[in-house]
Amino acid sequence: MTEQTAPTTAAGEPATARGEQTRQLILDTAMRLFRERGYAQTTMRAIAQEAGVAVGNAYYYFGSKDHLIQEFYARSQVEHRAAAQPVLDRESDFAARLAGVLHAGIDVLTPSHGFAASFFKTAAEPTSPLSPFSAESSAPRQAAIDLFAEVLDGSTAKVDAELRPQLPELLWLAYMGVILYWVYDRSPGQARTRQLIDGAVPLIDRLVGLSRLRVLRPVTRQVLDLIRTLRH
Amino acid sequence: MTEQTAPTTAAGEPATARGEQTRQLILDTAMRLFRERGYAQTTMRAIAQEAGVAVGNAYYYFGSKDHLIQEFYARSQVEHRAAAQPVLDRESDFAARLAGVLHAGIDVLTPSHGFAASFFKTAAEPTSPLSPFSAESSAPRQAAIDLFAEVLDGSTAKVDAELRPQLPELLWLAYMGVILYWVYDRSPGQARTRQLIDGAVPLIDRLVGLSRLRVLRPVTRQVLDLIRTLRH
DNA sequence: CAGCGAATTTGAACGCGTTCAAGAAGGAGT
DNA sequence: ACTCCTTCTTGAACGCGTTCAAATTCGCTG
Repeated sequence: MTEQTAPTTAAGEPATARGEQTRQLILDTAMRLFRERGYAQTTMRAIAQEAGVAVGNAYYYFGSKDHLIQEFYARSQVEHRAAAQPVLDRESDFAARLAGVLHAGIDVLTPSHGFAASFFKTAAEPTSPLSPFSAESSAPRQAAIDLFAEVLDGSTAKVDAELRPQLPELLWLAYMGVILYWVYDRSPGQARTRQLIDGAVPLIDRLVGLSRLRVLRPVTRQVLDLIRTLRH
Repeated sequence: MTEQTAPTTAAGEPATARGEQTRQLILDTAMRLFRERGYAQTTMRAIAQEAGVAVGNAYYYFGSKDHLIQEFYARSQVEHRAAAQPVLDRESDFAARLAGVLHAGIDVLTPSHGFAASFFKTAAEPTSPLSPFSAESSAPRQAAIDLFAEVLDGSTAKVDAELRPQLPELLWLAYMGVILYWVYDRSPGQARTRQLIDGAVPLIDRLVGLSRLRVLRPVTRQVLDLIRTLRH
């Protein structure tokens, strides 16, 4: 969306093969240490030392420690998309597709649960470019919303005509809710989150079906109006 | 809930009048500076200097900079309760009571919107005692839930018998959602948040009314079952 | 191959939140 | 008045994320 705005070399965008290599080295090292020690316990000095570069060099490629996380976002999104593919190929039932995609998302995140919980605070800051709602995250966000559009499009579900165009974004919002719950989930293996998905999906399925019901038309419209009002 | 567990003087609980005075002085200074400069821009050194004490003294009363925020929570909750009183006295309609209480909450928070947005990240961290879901916050949280119980009890609304006992907590959750939106709200005077409240309240009112409808009974039950499952 | 300029790399230095050993203040008992 | 003990207060010191002027590397041009 904003690819054209910055003709100059942006921070973090290496111009040479050497730079690209260093960048990847730092990134891989950081991800490994984050997983091993957690986010807060991993210092920039440690990342630099393990990667065999100077501290300042890491800052040449990543504006801050937090920016390393944005990379984590992007990677996770790509992995999520890949992990969801089999389900999208196999299933045609809306509920099954949705459940599969949600579970795939959690599958991908599970190895990072420890450090995800601690970096979550950074992502939650509204002013931070790391917020999933921020302009800087719009690319991965749109990719995620597109994934839910696929969930819907490839399904046999009958959806209220007015609701349909808004539904992918609503499903993405629900997914954000699942992640929020997951981050707080202390149950072994985050089993509760799995229960949440398995419990919420039939519910969503049912509500989507009911949206075409005469009694609920006004409610559906009211919801959609509100959403439209609140979007910028 | 945990008053009896710690017979020794907990950090931050002054035992003498002198201590209490110093504590209040530091707290007032901190709140003033937070509002004037924002959270991140207010250093502990600045707080100490303005309050005329040593840095370490602030840490004698408040375990960390973040802990100063927990005090802000407690103060806000008390203010919210007070600001909601007139509405609770005046109105008997459920929707009016709910809207009034939600608006009162935002009224109280409005002067702190600037720094609230920046400290929100801290509150969002699951492992932090500052999280609204944490055990340490259970007292203010329960007080807030009780407020929504009052909203319901004092109203003429007819509510599904199964839903009723769960509803106050659900309303509190909705309030958390409103605050989440408010924190991200960049519109002048956070006007959007007001629209959200005015739009969402009739919707909630309607849904609560519909919960007694035969068609929706299964859905209602499904929702409540899910919630019960997910609560610890 | 010498020289140039952009891209990359360095590490000392800064300001921050936080810690802690040491001391000061205050009150109770003798 | 002296002692003892708890409570409170101090400020230097530590490790962290981050900055930046200077040095280095590297591909290219004449």
